[in-house]
Amino acid sequence: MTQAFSELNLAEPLQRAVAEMGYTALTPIQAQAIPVVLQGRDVMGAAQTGTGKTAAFSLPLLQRLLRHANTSTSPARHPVRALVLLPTRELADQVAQQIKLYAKHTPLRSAVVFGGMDMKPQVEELRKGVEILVATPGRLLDHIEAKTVVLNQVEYVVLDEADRMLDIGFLPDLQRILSYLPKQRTTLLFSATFSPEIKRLAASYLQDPVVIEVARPNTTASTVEQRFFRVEDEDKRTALKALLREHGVQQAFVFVNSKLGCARLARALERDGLAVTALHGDKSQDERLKALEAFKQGQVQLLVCTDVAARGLDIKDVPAVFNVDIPFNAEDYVHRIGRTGRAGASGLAFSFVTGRDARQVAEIEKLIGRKVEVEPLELPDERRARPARGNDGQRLWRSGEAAAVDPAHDAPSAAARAPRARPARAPAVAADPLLDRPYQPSLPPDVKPDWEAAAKPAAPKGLSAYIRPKRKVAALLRFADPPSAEGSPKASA
DNA sequence: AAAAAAC
Repeated sequence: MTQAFSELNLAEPLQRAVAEMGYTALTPIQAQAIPVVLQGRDVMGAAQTGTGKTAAFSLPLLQRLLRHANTSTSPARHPVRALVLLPTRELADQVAQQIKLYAKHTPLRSAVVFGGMDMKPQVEELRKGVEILVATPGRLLDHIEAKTVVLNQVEYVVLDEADRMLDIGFLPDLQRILSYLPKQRTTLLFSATFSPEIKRLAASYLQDPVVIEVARPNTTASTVEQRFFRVEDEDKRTALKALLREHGVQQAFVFVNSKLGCARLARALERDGLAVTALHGDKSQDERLKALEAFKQGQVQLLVCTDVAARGLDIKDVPAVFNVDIPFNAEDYVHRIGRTGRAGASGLAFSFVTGRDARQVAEIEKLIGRKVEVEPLELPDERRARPARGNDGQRLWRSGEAAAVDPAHDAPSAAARAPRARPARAPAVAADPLLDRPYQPSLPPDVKPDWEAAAKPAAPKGLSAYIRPKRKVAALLRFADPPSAEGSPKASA
C-alpha cells in the first residue's frame, strides 16, 4: 500500500512545496526513512537508484530544523545546523537546488559550496548565515581553514553516496571535517550500494542507527534491461553507433573509464557528426556545468563521461546507458546504470565486454546476484567508410581501401588520392587541452620500461594495498580498528 | 589499473 506525502504530518510550508513539485505518493525509502529521521535517529539507508533518497532525508531534516527556526535577519541567528556532503560537484549542485525548492516556503536558508568556483560569492553567502550547507569535501575544508564557515553548531550530518564518501580517496578529508563537528549530533548515511566492509566502517560513525534496506541493497531497477556485448576496443565506437541506431536511442550516458578516453571518444563521435558533449574532471567547472545543462536540455544526444557522472545525477527520461568500458568497481556499474530507468521509467543498459574484462563481469554478476550472458555483436561492415587516422585527425585513406572504393582502376584514382573534403555535417571540433598538447613521452628516451616489475603479481588485497601517502595512514588505522568494533583486535590473538 | 575532491 503506497502512502501519500500528505499523511506525514509535515509542516504546512513543506507540504506546500512538495505539492507544488507534483509529488504525491511516497517511495518505499521515503516511507521508511522519513518517520525515523523525524524522530532524530541516526540512519543508514540503502535503496535502489532513482527512488527519491534526497527527499527521504531533506524533508524530515527541514522539519526538524523548523522546530527552532529563526526569522531574525542577523547572521548570528543562522548558524549552520545541517551539513550535507557529496562526492561530486554536480551532485552537490543538484541536491542543493532540490533542498532550496523544499525549503522555499520556510525561513530556513541554504547554500552550496564546491570547488572550481570563485570563493568570494560562497563566502558572501555564508556570511549572511545559512542553516543548511551542502558541500563537497575539499572546498568545505578550504572554508573551514579560512574560517569563513563555522561548524560547531551542526546538529545533522548527511553523507549522500555514503559508501563513496567513506572510501579511501575521501576518508581523510571526511574525517577532518567530522572532527570540526559536535560529537552530539545526528548522522544520516544514504546510498544505493553498501559493501559489507563499508557497512562495518559506516557503523562506527553512527550511534544506535536504524538500518533501512528497501529491497536488497546493491540491486538495480528491474525496469532497466541490462545486456552485455562482446566488443573489442577498436570496434567500440562502431558498436556504439550501431546500437544507437538499432534501438533508436534518443539520448544516452556513455561511460568510459578514463578522462583521456572520454575526451577522445567524445571528439571522435563529434567528428562522426553526432551531437555529443563530454563530462570529466579535467574540464573547467564552467564547462562541466554547461555540458550537463546541454544534456539536460536535450541539446546533445550523448553525454560521454567518466565516473564523475556515475552517481546520483537525476536527469529525467534518459532512455539508455552505455558502458563503453566496464567500470573498475561493480558498485559503480550499479550506479552508472541507475542513470536510466529513474522513478519507475524503463531503460536500456548496454555494456561492452573485451577479453580483459572477465573478472569485472564476474564481480558485477556477484553484486547484482544475476548471471550475465555476454552476447556476440554483429557489426556493420564499415571498412570502406572507416579511414585510417592521421596524427591530427586528418582523414587518410589506406591504399587498399581507396582501390576498393574505385575498383575500375588498378591504382587509386585521382579522386581517391586527393584529400577528401570533410563531409558538410561534420562540425569543426573545439580544441581540447587534454588532446591537443605537445607529445610528451611518458618515460625519458634512455629509460626502458621495466616489464618484469610491471608483471609481478599484485600485492595481496588488504589494507596494505591502499596505503600510499603517509598522511592517509592515520585515517587507515582507524579504518582497521574502528572505536566501536566488537571483539579483540587480531594482533592480540 | 581510474576517478573524484582544493588551490
